[in-house]
Amino acid sequence: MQSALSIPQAPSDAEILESLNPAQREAVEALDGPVLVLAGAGTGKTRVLTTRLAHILLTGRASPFQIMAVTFTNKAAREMQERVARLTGQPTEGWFLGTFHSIAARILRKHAERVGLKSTFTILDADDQLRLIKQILEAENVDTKRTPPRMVLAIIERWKDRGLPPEKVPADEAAEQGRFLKFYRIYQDRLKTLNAVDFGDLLLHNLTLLQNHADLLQEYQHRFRYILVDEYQDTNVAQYLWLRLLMLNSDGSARNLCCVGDEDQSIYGWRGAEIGNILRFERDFPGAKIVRLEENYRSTGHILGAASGLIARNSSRLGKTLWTTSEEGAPLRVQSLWDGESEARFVGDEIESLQRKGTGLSQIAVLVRAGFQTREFEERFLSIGLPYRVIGGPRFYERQEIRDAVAYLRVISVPEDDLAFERIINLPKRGVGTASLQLIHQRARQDSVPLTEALRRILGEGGFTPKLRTTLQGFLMHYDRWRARLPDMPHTELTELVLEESSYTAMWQNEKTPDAAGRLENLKELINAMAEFDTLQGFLEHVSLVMEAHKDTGTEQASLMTLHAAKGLEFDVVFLPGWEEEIFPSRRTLEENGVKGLEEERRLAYVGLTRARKRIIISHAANRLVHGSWTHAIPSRFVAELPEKHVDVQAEPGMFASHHPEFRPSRHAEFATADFHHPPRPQITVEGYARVVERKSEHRFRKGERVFHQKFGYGTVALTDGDKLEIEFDHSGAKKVMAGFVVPADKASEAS
DNA sequence: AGATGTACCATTTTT
DNA sequence: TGGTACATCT
Repeated sequence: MQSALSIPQAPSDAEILESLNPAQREAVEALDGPVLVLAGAGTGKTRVLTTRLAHILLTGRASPFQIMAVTFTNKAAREMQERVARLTGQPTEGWFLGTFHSIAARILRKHAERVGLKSTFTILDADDQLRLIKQILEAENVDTKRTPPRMVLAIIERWKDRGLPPEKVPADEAAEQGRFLKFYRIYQDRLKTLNAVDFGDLLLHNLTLLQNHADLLQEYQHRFRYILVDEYQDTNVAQYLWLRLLMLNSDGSARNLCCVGDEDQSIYGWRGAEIGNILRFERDFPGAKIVRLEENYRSTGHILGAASGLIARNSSRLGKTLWTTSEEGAPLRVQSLWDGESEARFVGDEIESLQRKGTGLSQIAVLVRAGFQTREFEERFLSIGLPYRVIGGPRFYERQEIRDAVAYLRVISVPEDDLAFERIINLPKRGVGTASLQLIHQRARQDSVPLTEALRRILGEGGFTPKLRTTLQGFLMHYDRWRARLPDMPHTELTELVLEESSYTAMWQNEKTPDAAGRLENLKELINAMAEFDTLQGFLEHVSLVMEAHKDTGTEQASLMTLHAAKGLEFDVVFLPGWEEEIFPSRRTLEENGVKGLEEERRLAYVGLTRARKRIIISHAANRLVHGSWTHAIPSRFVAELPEKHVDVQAEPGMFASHHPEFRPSRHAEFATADFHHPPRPQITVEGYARVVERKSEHRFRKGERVFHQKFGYGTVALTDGDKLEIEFDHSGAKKVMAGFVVPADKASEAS
């Protein structure tokens, strides 16, 4: 069958291989036995993986259905599918190319009954999981203040990530196990009765299938002759065990597993990714060949040098030496600023100036450590009218209106879907409160029937108050009609009908909030997306695994996102603001995970740096409004870790003005702002930073003392706590300030 | 059942 | 500071 797309003539095997560099070629051609491709940033690892897949097919070593190619995100899966289709000239439908979860789900559907599920099982998302756990905790009379559902969910997920029954958790977690094992068991029981699985279960059940059923293990070991894994450094233990089962023979020899990854880009440890998997590859898969891709095609020499110098400080790595033949480019610029506001202004101004010089906005990105940091930039960009987009907000499927609509469809297609029923029974408001819902729940438990049936029975016996009774009877009538239409009506039309008749659309139309219109748009978009599926079942099956919003606004926009969201992307110019201790590296990570955490943060810095093709502008602010109070911030240790020869440090005039003799800025630094052609360049070296950072005030301030601050002016000390002062400023109100940043009022002239 | 008030808290996030 | 989850009022 020809695909609708016109696919150019497939290039010959030789042609594909020719365009690769020697290392890439080696990785593509090493077809027998396990291979680990250690690929640095910007070395063309995805290219290698897809070419390898095409090579296997074109040399006739395996048919498409004997290959499994796994990625972590749907986006990566789609890209791989497109490339493979292009290289082989065949559409990839039905192939085992996809995310870990989508492939696991597909296999599980086939053998669901072996783990006590029906093949129509639903996949719960985080929202459903949380609601379920909350119900369980409440039923068990647990104080949800002290034991929040989120925490219980996090622990359950951690156990599942490890791919072991929770009974076997390490001894040092025994206390946790004692406290939560009970909830885990109830949760799993509930999932079973709901005929549902969570994301972790998709893999866990697959492990059970292969471990407990020799025939299936044999079947799949035989079936998958080649497995290719992208971003191997992000695999968790469950995924690792699954790959092992499929690719390790009973005699301990390993088959054709090819993993591509970069240990220096492992930034998902906090959600279960086990960097040890990639570090241990050689031991896990005997006879493994390691191929290093070290020629970088993305960045300039300075950028690569800075990134390499930084990451070299990590100890948990296999080590790669990236090199490039591209030019040196400009050194990294490190800019010190007074506060968050001036940082945002600085970034905005720089972007505008880049734009004037011809850099397209789509080639500029601002990467921050945490989501809340985007706000400052958004405000600034809005006020200067700079087009921007924030990447990584709530995704399409996670939006409230989409989840609501999907819940309607879920109950209609599967009346047993209690979670979906609960979501929509009072949406739009039908006057069903906690009390009425409780009543339905009670009846359902008592008769062991789903909530829809319980509702029907109560209504049949004349339950509920008269008013509620009428509305619910109306609802049930609609519901039965929708269900009756299910077989014959096209699912897109049915969806429109349901949204209309349930008054769900009317609910948003009557809402006057500014985003209501957007929500209605999204609902239309949902119906468009549904059109791509043949049946409602088909759509629902995929929705929890692959739904994404397609966002293609025609205008050029600068990108604003977290460092995590930036992985895999590249831009000409990258801004890295907020390089301050406590923010980046994040204080919490350091507190919770010590050196391991620090190394992951450093990898995050490395990911950020290696996103840039041509220029990097790092900045940090000395003062920041955090949670409503002013906090003093010192430059990130990562700034000092960048090799000096690759950076160019600049500070805002007056930045280090202080009564401390060592850091009194030279006069020209203070006054040079006026000189447009020779920007100020205070003589502060990177080493100098460390000392700036450690600078302490030699003056002990006292309550009631008059002080002067560079930005806030004169004030009176209200509270002292070691080096931290709370000052009541004459004009700017109360602020928390580090002692090093104020001087006694009588010395103010000397400092400024 | 819905509106209003208040205490509390505050990374990263895919599937 | 700003959002949210829960308690209390109407």
